[in-house]
Amino acid sequence: MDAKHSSSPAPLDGGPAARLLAWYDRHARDLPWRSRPGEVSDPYRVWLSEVMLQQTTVAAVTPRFTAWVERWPDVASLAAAPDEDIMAAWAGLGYYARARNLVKAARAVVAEHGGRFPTTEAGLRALPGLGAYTAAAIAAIAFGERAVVVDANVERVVARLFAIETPLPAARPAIREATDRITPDARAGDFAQAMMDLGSSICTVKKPQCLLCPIAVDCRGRAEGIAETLPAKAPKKARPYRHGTVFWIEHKGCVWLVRRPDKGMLGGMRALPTGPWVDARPGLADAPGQGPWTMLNETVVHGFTHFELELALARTDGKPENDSAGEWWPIADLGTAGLPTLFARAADLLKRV
DNA sequence: AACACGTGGAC
DNA sequence: TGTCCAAGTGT
Repeated sequence: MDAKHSSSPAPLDGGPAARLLAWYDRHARDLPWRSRPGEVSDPYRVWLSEVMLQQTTVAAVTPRFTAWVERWPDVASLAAAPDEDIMAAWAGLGYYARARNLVKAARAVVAEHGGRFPTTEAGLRALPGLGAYTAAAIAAIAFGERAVVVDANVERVVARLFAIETPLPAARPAIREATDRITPDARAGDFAQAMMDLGSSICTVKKPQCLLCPIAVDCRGRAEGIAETLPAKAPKKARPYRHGTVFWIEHKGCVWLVRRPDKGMLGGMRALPTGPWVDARPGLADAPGQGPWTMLNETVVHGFTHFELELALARTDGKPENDSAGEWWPIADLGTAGLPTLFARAADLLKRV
């Protein structure tokens, strides 16, 4: 081959990709969405797991994934399910836009792709909720495409491997380019999963286990003694504090639940009524009824990604004053309502009063 | 580009 | 105890 047109050739020993794949062959985690060796991956299961795993730990996802595929074993059954069933099934997993986009994507696959997932990275990228990472991951894992898969694990491993000292997010283009250079033509899906397994078990944020690392020999960060400090990150902003009041309206063993608007926090989820979340304690302003309200002594404090919320708790007997959309839910069955964790915790305090 | 968007576990 | 962080995406 003309050297002028050859991309940087693989090292004679196969380079880090070969070492990593050999390690993966012996140490890959057995996870319910992974195919057995020699079996074809089910794109539906790969897609579902990848979406569930966005910003969410394997430990949190595993039981939810298993229950989900038992209830909806394929994309057609999911596409046919009512929105509220899907949203309730997602309750507690967080980042509820993922569930809203999951429904849209399932229905798009059925309506526009004959019930089969697009098989290319570009085709997958066009589905709701599939960004650069997830589209590449599914293309590689489910369809064997050579896609460059970069998640937070890969960012960390690659920043260390190449001793990239630029802080995130500015380092992203360089990290992606370096990942491209070491991604093999064959087994790109295994390579991606191997990088993520390595990042979660050995090349960890704190105290990386370099003595166990199959590519320590390739690692410039280790050679320079700076591996654990990488990747550098831009400092983050302080989290503001906000206040709100949540309202418990009880009538004949039922409690009044509303559905939150699709946009914004906890969008589309069933919830207890609550006024706006603001800088100062709102008390009974924006109460959905004239009461009389009883305030509980306890409050619920809940940390979100970008602010912390303290919720006062108010309760009353009778009907809501306005006829805003909602439903009476049996208090004994509150566990099936699919409340986000914040409201589930508030309800636990309110239902015992 | 920077911010909105959940939750629970680890230290 | 408070901080950091996890298989990111949409705007």
